[in-house]
Amino acid sequence: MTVTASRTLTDDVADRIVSAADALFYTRGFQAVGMDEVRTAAGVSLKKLYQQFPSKEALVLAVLRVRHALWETGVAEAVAAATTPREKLLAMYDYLASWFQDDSFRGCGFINAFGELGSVFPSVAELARDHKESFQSYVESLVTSAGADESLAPQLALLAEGAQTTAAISGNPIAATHARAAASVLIDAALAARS
Amino acid sequence: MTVTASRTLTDDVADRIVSAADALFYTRGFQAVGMDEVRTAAGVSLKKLYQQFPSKEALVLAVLRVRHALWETGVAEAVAAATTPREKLLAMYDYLASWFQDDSFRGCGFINAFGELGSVFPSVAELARDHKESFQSYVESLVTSAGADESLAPQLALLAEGAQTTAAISGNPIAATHARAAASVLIDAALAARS
DNA sequence: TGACTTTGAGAACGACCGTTCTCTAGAGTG
DNA sequence: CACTCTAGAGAACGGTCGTTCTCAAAGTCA
Repeated sequence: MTVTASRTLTDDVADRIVSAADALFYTRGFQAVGMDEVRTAAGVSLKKLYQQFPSKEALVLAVLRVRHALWETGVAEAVAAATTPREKLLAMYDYLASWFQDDSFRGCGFINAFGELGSVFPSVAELARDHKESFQSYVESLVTSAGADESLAPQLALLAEGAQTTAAISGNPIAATHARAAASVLIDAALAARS
Repeated sequence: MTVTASRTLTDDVADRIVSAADALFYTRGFQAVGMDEVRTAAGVSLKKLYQQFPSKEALVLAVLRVRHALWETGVAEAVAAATTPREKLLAMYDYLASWFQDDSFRGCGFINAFGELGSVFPSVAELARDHKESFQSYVESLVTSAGADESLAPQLALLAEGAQTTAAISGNPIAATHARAAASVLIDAALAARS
């Protein structure tokens, strides 16, 4: 309860651990990073680490949950900055473009987690599924707001998924531009086709 | 040089190792499978395994190379079965659809390998890049054969990539259908736009 | 102060991994 | 029959991992 002890940061200990772990896991993969390295990067004792997250699996899940929240707010902000429903749909790809520019970009953390841990930890596979489903329904809401048939939604989501893996593997952020161009054509076609 | 010794199969030892390793790696991930398990599944001695592949990295690369070859011939066969240039482009997604039906489908092996090992083994990242680039140029050749602008190619490739990850994580092969429908719209738009 | 609790640093543990080594049995050769 | 060479089975090795334990220092409260 002393005030001096927690003066340095408003960060909770768990937050510091999660953000350190996220940076390591995302950059190098999950199994390539040990708990000891997470402890060092977060600057906490091993005991504290394990009392916040009882296992590595729990830590991975916490990291993914934070990543999901950051993704959701990032996309929502980019969409909110756009004006027309059509531009709101395209804003997703602009957000992707700015993400791909980041030097540390290495693909979608959920796709990576699913590939590496999905069959070892069903909880990870489930979280990845939830993340993608949540994105799908968000796109669906934008599509219906735009007045287009909802069959457009999975198509636009597919472009976003493909852009992420393509940009990661090729190292070229232009995939976002291609996705945006394709989305623009699909949206126009869907809007032209409505009754 | 005796005939009796190799009567059981025409398989070379290396082939047996690679196909056993591929099944294990693809299903469970690379780091989750040890060399000892590969040896048991392939039915060879540890010595023979290491004299065929001097390290796990070499085995992983061999597995990925075979996967690349199988993918290329699979796509090429599906495309060859189609008649018109437009149908040849759409045949890619039919091939994806049949792949997604496979119970063991768990996404693109190269995307998974890139996520798990890409930053630990640059050779894996390079192979994944080569694989995707090769697919891109194949799509490009189909697009130009169809007489469409070559800017269509990366868009169609994006749909294929997105379908693979979406189908893997959701466990639902319908992503191939969505990708095909989107591709159909994009192709029609591109063909209508040519001079 | 003194008993009790909490904490941090890191040693320790058991399991497993990639890789190498040992040892033995069998085949080929003179 | 003796001698060499190969190859298979698996023990062994050094390292690392996730997790737990030890122990001493620091804090808490009567």
